[in-house]
Amino acid sequence: MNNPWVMKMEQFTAFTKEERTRLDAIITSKQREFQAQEDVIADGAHSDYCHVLLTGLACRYKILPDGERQIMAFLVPGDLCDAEIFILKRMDHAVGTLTPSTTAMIHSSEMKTLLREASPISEALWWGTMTDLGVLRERILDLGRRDSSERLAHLLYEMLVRYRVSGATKTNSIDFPVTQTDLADATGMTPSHVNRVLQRFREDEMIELRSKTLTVTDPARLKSLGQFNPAYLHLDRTEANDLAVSSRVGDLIG
Amino acid sequence: MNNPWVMKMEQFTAFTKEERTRLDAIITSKQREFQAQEDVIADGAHSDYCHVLLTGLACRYKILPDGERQIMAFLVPGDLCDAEIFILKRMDHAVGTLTPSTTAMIHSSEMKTLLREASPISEALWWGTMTDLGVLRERILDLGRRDSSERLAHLLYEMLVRYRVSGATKTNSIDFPVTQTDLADATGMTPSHVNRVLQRFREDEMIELRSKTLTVTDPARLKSLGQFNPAYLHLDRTEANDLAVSSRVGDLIG
DNA sequence: CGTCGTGTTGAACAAGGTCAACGATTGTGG
DNA sequence: CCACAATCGTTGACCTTGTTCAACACGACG
Repeated sequence: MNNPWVMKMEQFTAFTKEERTRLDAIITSKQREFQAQEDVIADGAHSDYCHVLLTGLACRYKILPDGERQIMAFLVPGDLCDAEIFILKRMDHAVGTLTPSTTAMIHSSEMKTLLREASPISEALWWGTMTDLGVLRERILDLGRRDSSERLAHLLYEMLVRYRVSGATKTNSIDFPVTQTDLADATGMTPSHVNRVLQRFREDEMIELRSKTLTVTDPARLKSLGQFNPAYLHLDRTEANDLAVSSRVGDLIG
Repeated sequence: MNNPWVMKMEQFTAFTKEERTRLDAIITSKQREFQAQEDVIADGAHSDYCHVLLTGLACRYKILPDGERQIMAFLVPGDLCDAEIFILKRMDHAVGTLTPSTTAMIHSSEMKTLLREASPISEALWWGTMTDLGVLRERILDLGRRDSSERLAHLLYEMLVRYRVSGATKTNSIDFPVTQTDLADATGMTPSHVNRVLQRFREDEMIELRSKTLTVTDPARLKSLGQFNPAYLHLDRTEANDLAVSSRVGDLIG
């Protein structure tokens, strides 16, 4: 069974067959389909369920009073959309899809049970939350101290690594159907400027980005331009084990 | 007993006398003193203890290859410095003091115990982590979509609110001994520009900031300039109860 | 009384934003 | 299968914000 949630968490810890079966059951029991540009959960909303993204691409975002949008994080298969909702009254931001997507719905009570166990699963859930914090901090570093080229390079490289981790690709190409406006909203730039920087990347033959596919033709240069250091993703087991997917991730983060 | 950790968490949930006693015991058992500009925990380090800031002012930061520093968060009394360390191998950033500070040290095993209970304490710890995520997201909003004045206004107002929550002040003045360089590193600006913006704030009689004390003379205008919306702090109980400190926080976030 | 960290100021400069127009794609209904 | 609309990508000229860099002022502190 293809379970990106398990694949992601297994970058942190190994599961037993029983644990894997249990997690498979959880994500199978109640699923929900979304179209593109639909809210998985709206700003200010509450829900009795947490959502795990299974397929597609989503993002966390906020809309400012003047209508501008800031994308604070991209979500790839295996990511938890709203871990906070089982403890907080309301969302302080929205999660929306960028492409048609599927989520698994996990009831708050089940989340609480999972978290309170002294098990690899609860530790992996904590690890996921801590990794989310790390990704946000890295984005702050981007926005505060890196120029537009470095920012875009970092973001694109990070997406490639995370797609590898989720098992969505094993090559240097990913399905990345975002508009330049989306990239602008994520990097704090204007669409025009994203366009100009992407063109430079293409001229320099670092990437191809067309018809919704991103191909990184020169990963080493993209990584170094973006000053990418994978420490903040805490992919602890990636170097140690010999899974095909992980050793391939290892190529990227080595 | 003055326990800012409890004060902070009680913005989320009420504790029983026993729980309060227990938390008091935890922060009393093992403390550590720091001078100004000292690392509580270094980038890449591991520790068997989590630190709760009890007095002073600290920050999370990263140093870039070119020596530039980005401050990703300020920590006030009651904040957990390194919740991740009991689950992750190494820090992906550093936590350092800005002023002489005191921390309480909590052993990893005790943190795990606290987190696994079905108790108000474990829920409050989760709440604290979720609030940290919210603060980071708000910082991303700042850096990505607000100009320098809005950013600084937002940051200063947030600090005032958080000092109120921690019980460190009940007025519109806070002890805020940061340099303009610190503010620049936190807001992604240059020190010169921070200086110019602060001068404008002073001319407009919104704030006074001298000899290490910040006084907000026009909270309403600072709040509106920074587009401050307190939802992301999840101060759920602030409106509902009648504690002096909380009703005063209520003035700020209403 | 000198020194060091910090705050302040100015002028030249660059990165990126703004705005408006135009091209290219994609998707849709007839 | 084509015509059309809508969305997205591309381009250029101009402009604003904030940076750079250097000089100087101020105050705390030995």
